[in-house]
Amino acid sequence: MHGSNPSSKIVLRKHSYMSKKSVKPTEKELEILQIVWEKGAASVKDVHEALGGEKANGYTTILKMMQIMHEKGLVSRQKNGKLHVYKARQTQENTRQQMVDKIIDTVFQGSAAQLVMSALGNKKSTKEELDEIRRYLDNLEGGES
Amino acid sequence: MHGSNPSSKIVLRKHSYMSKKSVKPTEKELEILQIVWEKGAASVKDVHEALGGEKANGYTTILKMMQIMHEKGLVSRQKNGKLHVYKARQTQENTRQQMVDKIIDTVFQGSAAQLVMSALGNKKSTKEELDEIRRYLDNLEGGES
DNA sequence: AACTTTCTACGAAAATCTTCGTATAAAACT
DNA sequence: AGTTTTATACGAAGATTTTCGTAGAAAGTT
Repeated sequence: MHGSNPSSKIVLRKHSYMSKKSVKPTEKELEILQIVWEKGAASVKDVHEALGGEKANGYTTILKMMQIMHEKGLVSRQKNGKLHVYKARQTQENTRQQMVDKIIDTVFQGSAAQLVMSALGNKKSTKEELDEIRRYLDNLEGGES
Repeated sequence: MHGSNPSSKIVLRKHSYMSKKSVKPTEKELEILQIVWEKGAASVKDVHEALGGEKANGYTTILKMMQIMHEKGLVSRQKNGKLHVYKARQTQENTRQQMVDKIIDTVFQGSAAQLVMSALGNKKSTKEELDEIRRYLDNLEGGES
């Protein structure tokens, strides 16, 4: 913690990037990841431009973020001449899954159904989408234990 | 920004808690809100205990957080003797909606259907839940424009 | 009344996240 | 070769979040 009190509680720090997997991207990191996923691979410049160029973020801001993301293991990096090309280390699907699981646990008391209904509640989905969901449900119930 | 350079870009700060509504709770604030929602109203002590007591968080940590949440307008407060009783100022439903909208926009490219399928993909839902969703879908398609 | 327990207020350290300025190096151009 | 352009590295300021220590008021105990 922060005091220098030697008798402080001993705390096993949660989520100490231990053994297991996937670091959770922050808000901004997620914006960057979106671009990288879209493009498959991207340089800092690509991302910077895709996010709206200099009027939106300084170039070195994006650069720094991507360097940090690399340190955190969110992206891999490959040098091409002096250029660095970044790739996401987790798929978009995985990250989505992760985020959905998290939100289900933390704000929907573990009920995916609740989340689903909340999601359909306002965001006007097209009939096509609703049908797709229906089919998806059919499939789910089909191959069940 | 941070330099004292007078020729810095002028930036209209995004999301400056302007006019409109609802402040977005942070991660920890959300944990606290869960408890407050569950209980309808709660003291710092209630929340502290519900979150696992002193081994999980210092009492004053929770206290401080709740004071801040009060400043931010996330919770209201009522004095009962020397005790403060807190209530959430937004319903759980509203907050859920907000978060779902956000995640749909930022990680599901605006497609609620995608989120739904991701949500159903892993979290094993019971047949009852799936049926409920089905009914929900029927209703949706029924009363449509 | 003195002591202990229960609570709130305040301030600030630590941790994390965001944003850049400055320094360099390599490549491209003249 | 000298200059400009394009990129990365580094360090650090600013902003926000999280975590507590310390102080002190109020209520409950002995």
